[in-house]
Amino acid sequence: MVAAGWFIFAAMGKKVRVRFAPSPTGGLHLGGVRTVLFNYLFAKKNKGTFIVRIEDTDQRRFVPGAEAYLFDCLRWCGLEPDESVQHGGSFGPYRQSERKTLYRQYADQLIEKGLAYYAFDTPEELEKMRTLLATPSNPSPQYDRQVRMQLRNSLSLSADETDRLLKAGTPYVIRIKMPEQETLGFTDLIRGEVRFDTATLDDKVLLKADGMPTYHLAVVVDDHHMQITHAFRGEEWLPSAPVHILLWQSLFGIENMPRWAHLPLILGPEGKLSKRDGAKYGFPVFAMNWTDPASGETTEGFKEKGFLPEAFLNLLALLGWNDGSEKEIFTLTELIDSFSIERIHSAGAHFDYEKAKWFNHEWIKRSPANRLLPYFQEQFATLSDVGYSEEKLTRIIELVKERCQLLTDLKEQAGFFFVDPLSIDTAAIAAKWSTEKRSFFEGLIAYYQGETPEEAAQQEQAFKEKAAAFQLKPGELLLPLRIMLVGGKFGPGVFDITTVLGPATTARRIAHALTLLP
RNA sequence: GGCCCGUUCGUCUAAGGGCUAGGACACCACCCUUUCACGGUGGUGAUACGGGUUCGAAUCCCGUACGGGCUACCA
Repeated sequence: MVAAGWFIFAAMGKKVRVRFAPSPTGGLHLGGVRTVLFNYLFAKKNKGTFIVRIEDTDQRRFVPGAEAYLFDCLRWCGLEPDESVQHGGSFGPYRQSERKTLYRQYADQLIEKGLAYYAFDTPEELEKMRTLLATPSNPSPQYDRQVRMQLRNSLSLSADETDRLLKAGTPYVIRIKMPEQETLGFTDLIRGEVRFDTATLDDKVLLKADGMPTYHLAVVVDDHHMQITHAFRGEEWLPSAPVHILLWQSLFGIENMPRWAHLPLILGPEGKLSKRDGAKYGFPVFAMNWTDPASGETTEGFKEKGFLPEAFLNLLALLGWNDGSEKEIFTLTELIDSFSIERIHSAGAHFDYEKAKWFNHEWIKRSPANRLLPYFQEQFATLSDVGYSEEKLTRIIELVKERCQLLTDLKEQAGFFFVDPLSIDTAAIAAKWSTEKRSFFEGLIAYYQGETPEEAAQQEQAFKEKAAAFQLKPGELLLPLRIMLVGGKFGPGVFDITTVLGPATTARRIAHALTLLP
């Protein structure tokens, strides 16, 4: 049935074209990346085109660097657009601010058709109207059919007066004239039939006083011009769908409207997940670190927190979608293979950071050492003078990766391979310390100062024999040795550690620890 | 307030009329391991409520409750 749906689109000969349309005003949110992912998966699955269009029609919200940052995030995720400001394409410009003149003509067309009108009300007048009309039972009055005739617009004013105001250069906006009573509906790819009654809707601004379109006009015009076939957007857009339906009807024909899919929201502990939630509960919300150029404040990203992009995409995909099986770990290719819109859940999903870390942990465990090597070298960049060979680094990675949920855990899990432990948990050793044990370890130092075999198994054998000679159980010596070498109760097998460290370092660390013990 | 969307373990979810309601994260216990982690076994834990429809409802319909979103010359 699913396949049949796609087959119909294919049969229609319409090449799938989808778009991600962010407004470059700051960090790229988790939910934003998921929207990108679903766009991308759908496009790739259908051999379609994935477009990124910059929705920068609000000049007051322009944030320097936000656009470049956005593309950096996509690059890190491995979700490269086919067409965009950075990737080119024949449907540009891909920045709405550069398409300004295009929108104007459609706004004019709408006025001619009677679906829109000029409104001269100043922001102050609107403010006044809202406070004046606000009542407990109607806390947010709308600019709608109820009040539009009492405000200053080309509907309430005479044609002459309107002309006069226009010629005088009076600032104005163009608003949609919401029909009196009409039922508007469409079939959402995720939630099915959705209906609205225009009587309850307001006259949204389509063209702002500065000549820029609002989202409503721009999205319709651009989706048409860029021949978008399927539009994925957050559920928060559902209430404005009727505005867009009206514009499609009037401008380009409802039959040409893209198929819409309103994605469920990603929720934090208190509603729609926000940057604040991240700060409050200690998890990242943005894909990559974002520094607000105005305040200088940096918000941590998943990348810097230590997430593998593969894991990031994987966990995002499984937030509101699954393939129907119990499979949870997916590569991008596998996601493309098994993705389908109808398996997207319609309910909002709470983001669970614990599960997010589990995904990352799984990916780290499954990643071959050479995949992890660059991150490893990054973590230990300042300690590179230790001069380990790549082979040895690979060995270390294999020893510690299952202990790392985040890439940043590498530092504490493997740090002791590079530098002597800063502190040693001598208390844990001292509890069961004895002069016999001291003698044993003195002997062990001598062993490591001599001709030590490189094999872990041989070292362990020697260790046990020596313990027997001292009439000590290997068990009660192993933990102290570990602590002497790494500082605490953690890390890979003891003799895996000694073989990586080498006899000299091993002997030195034991000797140093002995100076701290009675 | 109005409009729209939603509601299965704490969280992500499976089960699209017939079940002991399955899995994963987290949590707990045990095993493995003389560290930590990995791994293994088991456990606690859910169909919001009320009506229908039906031989039979988590599944279909209605209502209620609850949650979320929107209600800007922001997207």
